[in-house]
Amino acid sequence: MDIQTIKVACSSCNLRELCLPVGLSEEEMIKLDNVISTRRRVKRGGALFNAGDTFTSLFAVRSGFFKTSVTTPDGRDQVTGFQMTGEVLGMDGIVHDKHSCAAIALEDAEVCVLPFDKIESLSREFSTLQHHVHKIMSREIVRDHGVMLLLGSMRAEERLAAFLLNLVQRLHARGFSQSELILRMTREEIGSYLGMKLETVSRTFSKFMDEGIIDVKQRYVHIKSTQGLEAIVNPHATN
Amino acid sequence: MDIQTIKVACSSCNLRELCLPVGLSEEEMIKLDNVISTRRRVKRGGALFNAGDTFTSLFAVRSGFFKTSVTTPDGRDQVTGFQMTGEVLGMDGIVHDKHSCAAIALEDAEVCVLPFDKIESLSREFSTLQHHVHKIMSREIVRDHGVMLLLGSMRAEERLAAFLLNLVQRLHARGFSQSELILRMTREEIGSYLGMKLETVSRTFSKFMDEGIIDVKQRYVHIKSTQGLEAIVNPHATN
DNA sequence: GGTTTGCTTTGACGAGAATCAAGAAATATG
DNA sequence: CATATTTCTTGATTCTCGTCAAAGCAAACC
Repeated sequence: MDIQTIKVACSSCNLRELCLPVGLSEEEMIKLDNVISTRRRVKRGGALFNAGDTFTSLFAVRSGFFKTSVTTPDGRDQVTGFQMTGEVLGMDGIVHDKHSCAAIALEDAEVCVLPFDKIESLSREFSTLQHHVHKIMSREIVRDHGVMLLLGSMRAEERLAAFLLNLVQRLHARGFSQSELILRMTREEIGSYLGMKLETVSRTFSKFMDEGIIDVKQRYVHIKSTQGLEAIVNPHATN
Repeated sequence: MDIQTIKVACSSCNLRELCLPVGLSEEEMIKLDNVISTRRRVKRGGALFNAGDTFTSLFAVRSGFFKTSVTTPDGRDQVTGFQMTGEVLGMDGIVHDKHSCAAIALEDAEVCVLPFDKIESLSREFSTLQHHVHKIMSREIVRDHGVMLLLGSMRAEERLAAFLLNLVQRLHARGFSQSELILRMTREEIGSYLGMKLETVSRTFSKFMDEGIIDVKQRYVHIKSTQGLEAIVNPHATN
């Protein structure tokens, strides 16, 4: 069984600082609770949704780790993002009532199901929620522009350094280490996201290690010099 | 003077099939008219907004042509999109109440100013408008994912072919030719958008011309074989 | 516990795009 | 209208990254 219905309460969720209900009043929170009544578990390797699936809900990651990816008719594949706890998935589906990308769990995961029609009606009641939904979508747009910058104007080393800094920064915001992380994705998935081949990802990791900036052992990464990585991303900055 | 206040009426605008008021009732349209009461002209080369500007409004392009671009601290620049008549600009600004990219007119342009707080309050009244706003933002996200695919997994020729097809398709939807277009941007801007250098853009144009797929003369492009371009984008497709 | 399978690393080589440079064409400017 | 400036094209060269190949590791499976 893929779907589990569990009564959940946003009001007592420890992710509420990260997730949907930021800045809502007590009353608003209770109404939201009634809307977000189900959770769903996804096993590692399983799909939260696939391209072409009918869109009904957004999903807030409660635990686990996802990738999203788009695919061309001729089989090309591009990872468009990695999502961790507190992040919202599925906004690609709103335009055409169909998802345009697939969301795959990279480790066993659990999400809160946010039926979008209900989100919309609540948004009409509470401007705080409404604005928050707009912000989430806007944030995604800004993030995507950042990825375009990365793909369009950076070299392999710069991309990988930027990627590591971004990952560790997001993990740190969730209470994890600033300097150590476990990669949830393969070299190939990193490569797809960053527009490079898995061999180049691997070589670049090795290069960073030779330079003493990081330690890498398979999926484990220790960032020995954040400044070192920053210097790679921003070659000529004067800060 | 950059700003001109003109009474405008969405209800009589010939862009209403492209722009915000799709599917609104008579009554809703009239309310929207009252909100969108100003237009703004931007001269070629002028900024509709710059990165860092305070966000107050979305903008719907009435005429003219824009590019949006993001810039890194160390001066790297990435064109994130080109916007034509009926398209909406400025959604990047919602998250942080500041624009994260700049929007520059590539030819004399006019936009409708859509004050976002007013759009939000009207959205709370009319679910049609609300859903339409969500769709516009979702469309932008899907578009960005497409660009990521392009930048991350295509070669120079494929990118340029996809770019031309996309441009001509959007122009055709606006009543222009399916096979001829005038580029509004420089080779450098195309290159920035597509993650390649201007010389490569120029060379690739020349190559397409040698192959008899297009005619190019400066900004003028004649697509002699749409199929030819499609075959370049989808090398191994079986259609 | 040993074997299969998938993931990662590393090397050698080649292709595609960037860089550097110069000249031509078009557009803007006084 | 002539000149200045910007944009575009093309060539020669360099370099980054992709491709192909093989071997090493780690986890999964019987």
